[in-house]
Amino acid sequence: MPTPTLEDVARHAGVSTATVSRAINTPDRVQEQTRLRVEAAIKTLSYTPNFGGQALASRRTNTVGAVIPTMDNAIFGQALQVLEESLAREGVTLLVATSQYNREREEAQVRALVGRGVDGLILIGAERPPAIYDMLDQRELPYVILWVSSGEGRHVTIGFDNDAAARMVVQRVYDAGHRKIAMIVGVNAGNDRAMKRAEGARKMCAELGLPALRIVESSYTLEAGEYAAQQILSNGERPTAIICGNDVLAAGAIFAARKLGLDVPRDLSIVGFDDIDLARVTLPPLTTVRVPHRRMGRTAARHILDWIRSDQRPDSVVYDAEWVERQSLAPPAM
Amino acid sequence: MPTPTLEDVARHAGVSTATVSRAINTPDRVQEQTRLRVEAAIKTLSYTPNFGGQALASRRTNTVGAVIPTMDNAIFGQALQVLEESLAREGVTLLVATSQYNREREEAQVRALVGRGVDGLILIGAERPPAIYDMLDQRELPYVILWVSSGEGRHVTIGFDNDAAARMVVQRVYDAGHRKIAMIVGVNAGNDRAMKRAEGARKMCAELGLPALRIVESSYTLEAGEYAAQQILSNGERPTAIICGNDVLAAGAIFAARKLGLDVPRDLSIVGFDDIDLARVTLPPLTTVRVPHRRMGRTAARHILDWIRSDQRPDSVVYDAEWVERQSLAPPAM
DNA sequence: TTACGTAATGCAAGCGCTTACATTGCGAGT
DNA sequence: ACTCGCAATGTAAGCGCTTGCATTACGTAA
Repeated sequence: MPTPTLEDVARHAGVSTATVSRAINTPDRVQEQTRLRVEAAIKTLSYTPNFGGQALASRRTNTVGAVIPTMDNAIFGQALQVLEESLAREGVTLLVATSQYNREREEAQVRALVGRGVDGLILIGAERPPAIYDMLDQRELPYVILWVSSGEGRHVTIGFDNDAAARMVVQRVYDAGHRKIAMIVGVNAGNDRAMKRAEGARKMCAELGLPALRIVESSYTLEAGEYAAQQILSNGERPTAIICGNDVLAAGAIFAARKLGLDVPRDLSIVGFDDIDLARVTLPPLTTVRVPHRRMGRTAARHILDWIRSDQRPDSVVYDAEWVERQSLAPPAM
Repeated sequence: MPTPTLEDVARHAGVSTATVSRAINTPDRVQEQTRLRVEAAIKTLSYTPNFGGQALASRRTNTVGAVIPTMDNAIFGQALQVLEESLAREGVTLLVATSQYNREREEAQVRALVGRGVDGLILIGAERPPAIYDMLDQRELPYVILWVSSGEGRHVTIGFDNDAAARMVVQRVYDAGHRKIAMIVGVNAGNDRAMKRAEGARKMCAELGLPALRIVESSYTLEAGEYAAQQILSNGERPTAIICGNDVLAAGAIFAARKLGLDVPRDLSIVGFDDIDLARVTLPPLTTVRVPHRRMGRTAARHILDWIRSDQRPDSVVYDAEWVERQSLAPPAM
């Protein structure tokens, strides 16, 4: 038996396709009795509307797309989860695509989502080829950018200031007494959040009169963080504190320290970034920076819906990244 | 300027829409020169094919859908990530929807994905209303079920035996010398994995001649796990070991123990399930069961594609859940 | 009774695309 | 020179749905 169509339902219920369509979409515009007949037919045929046809005819999809770097990191998962729930509550479906931190892939995914007719788009980070923004603007497609704070006026952003957050971290580490500091950050290419964090830390070090900050780039796994930390601790002058671009890297760094017989934080301080669940359970618990991912998710949902429905571009919002003191940062041993 | 259509491109390139379509989909069926003209037109107009139109006309979508409980747990994220990568390599897009462990929501999501014309479907767990399976069968829509090992012959499953895994855990805990055991599991309703784990553990306890296993249901957060453990440890006879339905709950249990001044594993053993990153970084590192989530993701991709392309239903596969010994399980203090 | 307004429904166009079939153009074979 | 075959392209139907407009049915007012 082939997939039933509106027409099958109509025939079954003894009405026209128009009536079936109305029974589904605007039930109060058909008679109670008719509606019931239609519903019965739908049930017996186990009919499901064909989205393509619907989208084509109505020119709306009630769908919002999101392109994130990866689902393999809790931080995006949690933001998305909230986003999805908030959208679902308004009858809007979320389409998720991942870019794997790869520029071309991201562009392709954005195009794919646009082709799928999403009514709005959620993106992470502002740095991407202008051609993409041009395309979105040309179609007047609402989009909001998460995780960064400045859209240079051109974009609606919902996030926090990565640069300032990184500076704060350096300041705190400095205040704790550290002068020999190193940093591990995620791969910078196509990741403006990681870049800003590195930049902010670097500049802050300079302003504080510290020697040039040693920064190691690393991919995003625990193992990679462990390896990067091991490099830092084994070669050259050993720092008394390592600042990490995210919590997973920090957990890896803790491992590396432990393997080298270093006590954290007595022999080495380690600071994370994100405050995911994992940060609370490490030994010692991670001192880190809390990223407002759930709030970003929720606000993103509200803003994109507002924009879609009212056709009025909403304002950007900047949240604070909050310092979370736990036990992986302490004054350096003398 | 409205969204450009195939026709706009055709006009721009001075050819028919058919030729443009061919230039895009079967480039070798048009002349080099024509193809270049078309490509140029596409670029200038920044044309993106309309998915609805495409799907409607070609009756294929090159899309696979997945419905998972939540993105808020690393374990699903990782499986999905691998799934997505494997599918993308074959030019297939993954559509992800979440059910939030809710039956009705899951059914709605499956229908939505079917309506979107997915060529195949990935589901987690086998327990759902038969009507859904009937619908899928009626449309001859390929689907594979992850995370469980028995589709009762009706389904293609790719997973492991939750029941057996739970029995193994009990056996190991028993072998370590524990006789007073409690268990924390995720909410059972609509979650056959959690249920099987609870069941398996319960029966194994019985077989070993242990008193009835005390089982506490909990939602899926660290805090909930902490709370559940606290209940177990404060009321009634205190167990010497707590088996947890997943690692997040186990991490919460460790917290609860610590708050009560109990040393893990000296005063209390705790065992997790899943082996996510978090399991390695807790204090002490979690003894747990490794779930082959990446392998499930990869195999799911291969199987569903095979099924779609060859129209032949693939075989189920059962992986082993592997015991991972770390430091949260030890013999009970005498 | 007749006319009229309104609610319920039907009719049919068309959304953007693919594809079976028709047409065209051109070189090769006779 | 003419036919044939094939490659390149065009023509047009139709995928499943929504929706503006037309039609019908029916209750109410005059």
